[in-house]
Amino acid sequence: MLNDESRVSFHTIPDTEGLIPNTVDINIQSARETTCCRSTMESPTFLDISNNMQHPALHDVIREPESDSLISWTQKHPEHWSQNEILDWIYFVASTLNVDPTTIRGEGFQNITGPELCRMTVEDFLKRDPVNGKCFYDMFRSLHRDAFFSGPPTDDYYNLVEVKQEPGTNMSPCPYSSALNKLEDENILTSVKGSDMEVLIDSNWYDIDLPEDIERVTQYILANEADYGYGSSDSDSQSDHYETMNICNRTFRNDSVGSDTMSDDEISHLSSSSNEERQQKRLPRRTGTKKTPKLNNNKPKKNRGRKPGQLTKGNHLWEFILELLRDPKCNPQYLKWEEKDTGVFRIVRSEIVADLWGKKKHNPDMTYEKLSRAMRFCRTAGHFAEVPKTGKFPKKLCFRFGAKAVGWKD
DNA sequence: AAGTCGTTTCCTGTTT
DNA sequence: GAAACAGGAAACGACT
Repeated sequence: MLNDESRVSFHTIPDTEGLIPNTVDINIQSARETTCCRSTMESPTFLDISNNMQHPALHDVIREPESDSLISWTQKHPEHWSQNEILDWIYFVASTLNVDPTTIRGEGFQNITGPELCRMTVEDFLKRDPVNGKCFYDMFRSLHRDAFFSGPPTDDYYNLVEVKQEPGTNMSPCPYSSALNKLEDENILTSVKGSDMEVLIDSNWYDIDLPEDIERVTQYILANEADYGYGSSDSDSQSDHYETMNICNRTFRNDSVGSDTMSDDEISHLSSSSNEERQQKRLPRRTGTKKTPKLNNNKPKKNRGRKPGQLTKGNHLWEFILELLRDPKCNPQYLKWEEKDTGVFRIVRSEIVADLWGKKKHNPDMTYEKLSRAMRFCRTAGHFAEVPKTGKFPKKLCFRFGAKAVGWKD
């Protein structure tokens, strides 16, 4: 079970050197943060620097939500940095410390791999950049020594805190108060909005409609905690998790399909069913494809399509993009108008926009690749349109609102 | 209950 | 070589 402190777990990938933390995920859901409405959490960064950091400037900048810290090197252990990420880091440090850009010998760091960087001595740094090498070395050692991985950015990381309780909504008395206390005791993060309650399991929110079901939910979650993959980003355990939570939703939701409720026996049968059985249920129904796509049979696919809680109504992609364009916190930082009159806009930080879309849809697996696919579908549907190929606009990351999109001219 | 919509996921191939 | 683009195919929840 999660303890009262933030729990951080490292995942490892096979490495010739041993076990090097590669990606991380978190469970920073402590009872302290559990309230009747989902409160703002402290902004965890992908890399956190401890208090004894020698260079407060970097400490501040990495913690600063509006900074450029959200670049890919922050998401990996330096052992796994690519050559570009090493350069990103070099220039990031340089700008952080106001190093005179003309003195930086970036080319000296061009062909280094992550493992090489980790092994480099101060002399190696100085050889590659006689002026700033020592400074880079110190910064890197501090980072290497003092950083620990925590979680992906929360809503308020982007300054876009989504408070689930509507302003003015009476937060108390809470209809679920005793159940909430119990969930708090178990460190399960909860949210209540009006008469709806959700629980956060492994970074996904799941609806619970009946207060009296909470006892069962709690017991079920605790009994199956291992299956939920707490502290694990393993895709198989995640898909197991989704499947289990689908069962949860069917079991505990008080929706119109009352007969869709499963008995305790069914639950215990399903939760104890073998991996093969569960995997079989997930097999894609790919039939009659024109092409014969190369399927990696070793990697079971996640269930495709939307997951529970990913509502469509009022949640359309083009509307969301428009919202971001209207939001000065996002425009021009993450995306901006190229030519407002014709509806042409450009995505500046694709990974952040994808992340924000993922948050909106309660889908932590969202990527720019998927977002852009959805945008291409929107283009087919008429919500977006082709960007004029006049050479006026960049060829990449540029989109345009289409005939079916309304309100963007306002 | 079936059909449709709006994605999401995965994929291959192409362009920048 | 990486990132972005393009689009086929299948899947799936929400909605009608």
